[in-house]
Amino acid sequence: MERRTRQRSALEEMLDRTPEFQSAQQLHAKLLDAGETLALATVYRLLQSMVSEGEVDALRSHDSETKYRRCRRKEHHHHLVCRQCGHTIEIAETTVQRWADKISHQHGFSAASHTLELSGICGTCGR
Amino acid sequence: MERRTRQRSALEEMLDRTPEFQSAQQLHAKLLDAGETLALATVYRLLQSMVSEGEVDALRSHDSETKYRRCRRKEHHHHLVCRQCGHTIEIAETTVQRWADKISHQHGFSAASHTLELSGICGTCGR
DNA sequence: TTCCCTGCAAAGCTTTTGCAGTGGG
DNA sequence: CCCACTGCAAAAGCTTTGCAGGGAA
Repeated sequence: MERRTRQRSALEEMLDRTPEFQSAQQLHAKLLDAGETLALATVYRLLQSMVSEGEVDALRSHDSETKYRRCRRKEHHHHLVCRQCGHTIEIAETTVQRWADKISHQHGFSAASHTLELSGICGTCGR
Repeated sequence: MERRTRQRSALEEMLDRTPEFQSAQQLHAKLLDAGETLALATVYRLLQSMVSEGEVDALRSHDSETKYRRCRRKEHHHHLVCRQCGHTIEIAETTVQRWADKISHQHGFSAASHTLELSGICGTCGR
C-alpha cells in the first residue's frame, strides 16, 4: 500500500546500514549528511509506519527519545539495553513465553501476551 | 540534606498509597484532588530528587511519559492485566529475576533490572 | 537568619499535525 | 489523473529552568 518514495528508500538504506538503535533525529541528521534531502517530520512519519508494519523495532530510551532499529528477528524477542551507551542485544524468546503462558493459565487468563525490557550496564561501560 | 516540606511529605504519602507506576502529572492531579496545593514543577523536582536518592524507581512508558513508583525491591512483582476489564493480579517475582540475571551476565552486563507486563483476557471476560 | 525549596511562567525538547503542493502508480 | 506522501511551520505534550519570594532548620 505504501509508496516507494525517494525518502522511504533512503531511510530504509540508512536503517540497514546501522545495527544499533537510533533516534529519529539521529537518522535525519545522518541522512542530511549523506546528501539526502527530507524533512524531519517525514522521518517521523516513515518510522511510525514502519513500526506498525513490524518492519522496525521502537524502544523508549532513558533520555526521552524513542529509538528505532530494523527488526532483525522475525520471532518474538526482547532487548537487553545498556543504560549508559545504549548498546542493545536481542534476546531470543524462550523461557519467558512458557513462564508467562503458565502463569496466565493458572489465573484463568487466555490470549496472553507480554512485554519485557532488560537493562543493565554493558561490559565496556562497566569496567 | 533534603528538607521535610509539606509538598515532599504529601508526595511521599501519595506514592506509598499506590503500588503502580504513575506519571508525574497523574501524581500531581491526584494530589490536587486530595486537597493538596503544590505546583507541577515541584512534583517533577521532588521526583527527580527521589530517584537520585534511590527512593523511587523511574520507568519510561510507551506513551512518552516517565512513570514513577516507590522503590520496593524486596516485594518486586509483576502484574497480569485483563485487556478487557482491567482486572489485575499481582504475580510474585520468582523465575524471571533469575532468568534476567543469567541472561544479562551471559552478555557481560551488570546492574541488571527489568520491567515486565503480562496481559490477557481474564476468565470472566473470556467466557 | 540562612539558603533550600516552591510557585509561576517561560523556555526547551521531542514528536505530531494542518495544509498546500508534488510526484508515484 | 488521483490521492498518498512530503515539506514547512505551527502546535502539542512532557519536562526543565530562571527568578523572586517563602518557609524549614
